[in-house]
Parts: sequence; structure tokens; C-alpha cells
Amino acid sequence: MTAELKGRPPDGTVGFLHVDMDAFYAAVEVRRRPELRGKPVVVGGTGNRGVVAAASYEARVFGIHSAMPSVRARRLCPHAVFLPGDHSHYGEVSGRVMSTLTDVTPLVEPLSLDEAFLDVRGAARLLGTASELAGRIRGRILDQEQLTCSVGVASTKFMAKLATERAKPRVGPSGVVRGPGVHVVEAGTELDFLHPLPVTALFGVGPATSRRLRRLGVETVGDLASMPEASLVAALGTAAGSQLHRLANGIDDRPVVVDRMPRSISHEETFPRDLHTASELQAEATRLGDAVSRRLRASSLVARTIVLKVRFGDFKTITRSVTLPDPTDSAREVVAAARDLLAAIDVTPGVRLLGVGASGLVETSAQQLSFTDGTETHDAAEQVTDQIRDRFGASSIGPAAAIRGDRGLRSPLDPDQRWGPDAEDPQSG
DNA sequence: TCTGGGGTCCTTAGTCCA
DNA sequence: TCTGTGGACTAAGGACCC
Repeated sequence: MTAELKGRPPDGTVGFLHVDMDAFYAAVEVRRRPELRGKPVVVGGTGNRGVVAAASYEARVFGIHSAMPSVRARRLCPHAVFLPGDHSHYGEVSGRVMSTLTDVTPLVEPLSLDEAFLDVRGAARLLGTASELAGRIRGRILDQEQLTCSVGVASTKFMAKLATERAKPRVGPSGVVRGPGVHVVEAGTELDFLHPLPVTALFGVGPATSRRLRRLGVETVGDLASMPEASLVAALGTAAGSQLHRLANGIDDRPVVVDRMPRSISHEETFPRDLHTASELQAEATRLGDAVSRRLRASSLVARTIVLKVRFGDFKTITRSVTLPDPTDSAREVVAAARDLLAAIDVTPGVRLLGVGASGLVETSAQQLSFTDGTETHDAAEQVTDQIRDRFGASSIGPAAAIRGDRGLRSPLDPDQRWGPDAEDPQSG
């Protein structure tokens, strides 16, 4: 069941926390291998086509940051320790951290494996002020996991998230500088805190939006706040324009939402070399579609729409989708839809990345029963397949059509690739 | 120079239908 | 019967986040 539980919108009380683990994946790896402490550690990007998933602060001193192409990271710091990601392990650690947070309040909204919002206005009345709770949370996570985190405290979610940046360790000219760990934006000081920041600090302002804003003469959040909302809407569209206008003026009435239902589930993979033949790609589509359907069943969800994503060698990316007459979690149907979509695309220029996704999700219990399709035998077979995988691992069994002559059933395209559909415990949210 | 993987949300355009 | 309109839905792509 994924019934949503929502906190109240902000009421001006400084009662929202944003908890962010410091260099999470890298820190988890260092904890596993203490001999790495103090060294530049980079997680992800072990292949030639990868990017950095996380970098320790010692690696950041060399200019390495997440999302940087691994080739470049290796050039910047050849002696750094490059490690493949171990997503299932990070997921376990994250689960324990989240459970520590829910000991403080049930109103916890995980944003990713290493970040969460908390609404502690109720808890603060019983257990201490929000900033005292922030300090206690840091101490408890350090005790239990030997990992550090930074916490922002404010009267709204987005202000708390900005505050976290002030709490974090920094890289200075002489190396890593420890941060304060907790930063509080006191009530009434929000705009003083907010307005000097660059517009790119705001959630939703990336390279494209900041370029457009710069053309309007907007550099800081304060510049943005002084613009009429209508001008922003004209420049950026209705949703983005009015949202940014509100954020720039410190207005954010989004509550903390617990147990958000996922909107889509997908798997995609960049191949170590471009694939040019339909048969190789059909096998990959089968494998990815099978993995997506497996996750649908594991989450008790069915999907109405199947999406195929293709990135060509020149990085041009297209998506093709189909909406099914009835929502499904069947591997047979997901794979068939993906293969049909792929068959209509000319892949001879060479395909760099292939992805299969499912959207338009509804809970299985809410699915209308179909009396016409006679898929019971397939469904039973898929349930048995899931049980075998639960017991013997994700690669122990799979559709025959996913076998590519050169690689067998499992297709570890990058020998270091341990994320993605073949991982033992795909990310759940 | 080289650009992962898993997501969310928004915009635009086309189609269908009342 | 024809035309216009607006909403719902679908498809594709873009921007952004971690």
C-alpha cells in the first residue's frame, strides 16, 4: 500500500529539517575499507563511458565532482581510488538511516538514498527545539553508522535544503574545511538569507533557465524576487514562472509527503560500444523490459504506458511510447511493447544507450480485472521466476530472448557495472 | 572534453469527442 | 448538418534533480 501521508503546510514555525549525508557513497565505501580514510575516493565511473556518482571531499580538492565524466576525473587525479558502485549496500545503509529519522518523527520524506525532509513541528514540542533535534539526529547517525551528515533547519522545505549547503564541509584553498553540521535559518531572517544567493541556488534553476534569466538581467534570488510574476511567467512558462516567483519571495507551502507512490519505473543502460544490429538491441530490450516488469510486480504496481528510450552514437536521444489497453505487470507484455517500439526505429547508425520504462502506474489491487486474455499461465510462470530470483539472485533465470550469442544470459556490459537491471536489489525509490 | 542511471514535472502538439 | 470550442488523453521532448 502506498497511501500518502502528508504533513501540514508551513505555518512560519522553524520546524522543517533537511538531512543530507556527506559524500554518502564514498563515505560508505571508506567505512568498509578504513585504509581509504583521508584518500581521494571516487565511486562510479570505472568504465570509459561512465560518470562520477560520488566523490570524497579529498577527491573534490582535485576538482572532481559528481556527474563528471570518469575520463576527466581520472585525468584530474590519477592516484584517486576508483570504485564501482554497490547500490544494494547503499540501499541497506540508507534504510537504517531513514529508520533513525522516523524514530524522531513519522513525517519523513526521503528524496533519494542520502537525503530526506522532516517535519518536526510536532516532535519539537515534545523532544526539544528543531535545532536541538538536528544535532541529536547527527549524533545518532554518527554513533550508529559512523557516517556524518549535514542538517538544514528552517520554516519551509526549500529553505531548509538551502541551509544544508551552509552546514556542509567545504573545499578551501588549503584543503577540506569541516562545516558546522547544522545551520538554522531563524524565523524572520529568511529573505536576508535568500536574496544574496545566486539564482542557480533555487530548486528548478539549471543551466537553461539561468541562461534565460541572465538575459533578463537576473543574477541573484533578490533580482528574481523584485521581478513581476507576469514577466517571469512570460519568460519561463506558467508553472516554472510562478513557482520561481514564490520561491524567490520565500514562499513554499509544500508539506512533507510520506510514502509517495512512484510515477514511473525504468531501466536504461549505456553500452561500452555502440550497438548496430536489431538482434543485439532486441535482446537488450527484452532484458531491460523483463527487469522493469519484475520491479512492477515487486512493488505491486501495473503500468499503462511503456516507453522506449534510444540514444544514438551522436547523443541524439528519442523516446517512443505506447499506451496499452489494460495496465500490466507482465514481462511478456512489457517486453512485447518495448520490442515493437524498437522494431520501428532505424538502429543502423549505432545505439549508445537503450532504456525501457513504465509509467501511468496504478496499484495492482486497483487494476480492473480482464476476463479475456487468458494470461494466467504466464502470470504463474512469472511468479515462479520471481521466487527463483529472490532465492538465487537476479541473474539466475531470465527470458531466453534476452540471450545475446556473445554474452550469455547476464549481460554485464561493463564488468564493473553493478547498478542497473542485473543488480541484485534494484533501487526502489 | 565528454557527457550514467533513475527519477519528476512541464510544455507543446495532435487527436478524439461531446 | 456543419462549424467551433474546450477538455481529456496521448506522445514526444526538454529541463532539472540526486
